[in-house]
Amino acid sequence: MASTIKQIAQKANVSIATVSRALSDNPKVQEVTRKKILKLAKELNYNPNIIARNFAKRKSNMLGLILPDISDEFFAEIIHSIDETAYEFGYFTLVVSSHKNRSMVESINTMMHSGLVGGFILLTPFMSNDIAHALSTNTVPYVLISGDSEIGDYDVITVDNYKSSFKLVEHLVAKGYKKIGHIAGPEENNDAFLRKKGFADACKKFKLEVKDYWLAKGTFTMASGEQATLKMLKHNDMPRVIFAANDMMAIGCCNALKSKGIKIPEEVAVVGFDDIILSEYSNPSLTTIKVDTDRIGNLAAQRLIEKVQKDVNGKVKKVVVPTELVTRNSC
Amino acid sequence: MASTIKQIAQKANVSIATVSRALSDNPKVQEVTRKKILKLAKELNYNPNIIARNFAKRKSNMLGLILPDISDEFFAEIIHSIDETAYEFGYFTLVVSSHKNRSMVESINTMMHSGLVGGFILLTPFMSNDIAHALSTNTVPYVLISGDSEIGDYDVITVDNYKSSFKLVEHLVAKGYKKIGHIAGPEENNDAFLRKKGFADACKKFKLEVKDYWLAKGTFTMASGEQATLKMLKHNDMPRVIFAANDMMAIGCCNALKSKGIKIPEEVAVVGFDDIILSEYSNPSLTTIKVDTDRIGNLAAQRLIEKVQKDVNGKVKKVVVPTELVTRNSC
DNA sequence: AAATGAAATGAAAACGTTTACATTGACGGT
DNA sequence: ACCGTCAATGTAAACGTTTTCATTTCATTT
Repeated sequence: MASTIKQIAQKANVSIATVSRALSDNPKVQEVTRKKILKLAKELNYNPNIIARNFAKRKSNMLGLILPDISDEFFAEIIHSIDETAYEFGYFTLVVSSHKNRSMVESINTMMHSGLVGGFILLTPFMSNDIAHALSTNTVPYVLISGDSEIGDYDVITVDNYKSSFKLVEHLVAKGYKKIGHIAGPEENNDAFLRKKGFADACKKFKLEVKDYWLAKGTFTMASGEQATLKMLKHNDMPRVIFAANDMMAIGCCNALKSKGIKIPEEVAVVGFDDIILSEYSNPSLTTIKVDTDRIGNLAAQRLIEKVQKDVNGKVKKVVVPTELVTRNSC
Repeated sequence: MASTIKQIAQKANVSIATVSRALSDNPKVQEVTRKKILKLAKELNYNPNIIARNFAKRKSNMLGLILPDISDEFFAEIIHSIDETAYEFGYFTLVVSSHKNRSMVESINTMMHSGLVGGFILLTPFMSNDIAHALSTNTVPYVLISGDSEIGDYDVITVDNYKSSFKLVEHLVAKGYKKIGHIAGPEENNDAFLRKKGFADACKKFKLEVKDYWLAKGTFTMASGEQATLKMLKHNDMPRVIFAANDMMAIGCCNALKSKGIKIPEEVAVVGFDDIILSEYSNPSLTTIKVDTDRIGNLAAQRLIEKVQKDVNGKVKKVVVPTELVTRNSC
């Protein structure tokens, strides 16, 4: 069944070198012999052995994708878009999830040293010393998808967390809101950090007073958004609008408010970040920031392939992907 | 940087065969030489070249995963769980998404003939002639994740659509509902088909009358659920409860009902299927069927690895994963 | 007719590892 | 002392492809 170039060579009465050349569109082979070989290849149902090819070429046509130990809709889209671009350029996508048995550092080391992949994309919400150290080996090229483009001297594709957050506050101010609260995400999370900073800087710019109890900490989960809001409610002095650092917490926030009979957005408005599917259909539908996941995946893959193929000059490239404000009924 | 067994062999004054044996825990090597080699390997920062190894062994430690051209939360979980099991057994996961440029059949052919993977998992909502034909090559082992275990003589992991659907109706009957409508999914979709069949058979068993206009067709999207419901409403004779073949349509259904001022569940109740994240937080929260995605992924990977490693006897194995009824406020 | 050069092809090495088979040396039984 | 056995190690082939370098062929120029 599985035929090799050797068999084709025999049947065609040429050397394997010629077959190899004919099949790889090498111009140094006569049209007539190429035709003959191609015909035979089809007849013999030839399929190149990709492992052998990668081995011989001493390079891999696979790209690694290292995922953190969580799984949400975001990743499904990222994987899809990365694989789409990878395919376009003749690469396969090797997905490596982190989980209880495999740390991100272990994954990085595997990608760096196994020869399995030509390069990899690391999707990480934060940058630790461990990770930075593992990356410093620099054996194969890589690209980061992360919340902050300034985490170091890396090629990174990132959502424009800071500016989006800033603009969201501007939007709120434009709508007349003056008392704004914020539920932040996990401290070590880059996205969370920049969203908070964008919020804080915008408040400063507009000289908005932000009571300290309007600033809450969450963990990006719905439950944490709910808790943070309940805690805020105890002070009997609510902000006029709450900006949650992601939609999940925003929805938790809404739940808490509704449970106390507080009308959204009439009494307290709520806005989120991410534009997850849920946001459109939660009650009330969420005003939020839409992230172009597809574009992030495409860009990351493109950049990685660029690095894998040409020996790109040392300079790293940082791409900040803009977002879109989606206004709905929660504000 | 990247050292080879050859270099280790040189330094250790042994042959490369011995090094290879020592590194692969072959018992035919003296404890003392093994120690020496392992030490040197560490010193030289040796990492096996996995491509070379796969090539030499004439087998791959990669598993393919073919995904359809959609991306929802379901896939992120499936990928995660498959990769977890794969890792446990020393395999990598090669994800291949279908999209505008790459059909599922093309993906199957690649997996079958490239030598890249030792086997693959095909995640498909339906079985076409094209797909069946591509699978018939049977070059490497594969496992299906699909809605129907009886689509053919395949190893398949499947959700218990039929029984779950049947039980859901039983549950409704037990709660006193007698007039039940159904919004079905796409006709060619196996999950949709079996859910509809489970519904129909249960209705028959309980001798429930089902008006033909209580039977609607949808496409698994929220919008289609909404439309189907609006159409149903025109007859001015609504069922007491609507069973939508998935949660997305169920939510669309709720939206339609709410838009007409119909109270859920007091006037018309709604139930769904899947237990997507949204369901818990939609308004009202949805009664639905929870699918154990992790288990499906684990089982599929386990079975595939079994087939890849031992030459499993011809008999195919079909696993039907049970579900769980989740009762919430929509019914 | 000889020389030159280009185009097409072939021969063989190389990639890093595994593995079948061969070799060595030590030991125990006769 | 000889033979056989066994454990440890070595030798070399093999995997399928690419690629460098050498060779052949043939047309063109002198």
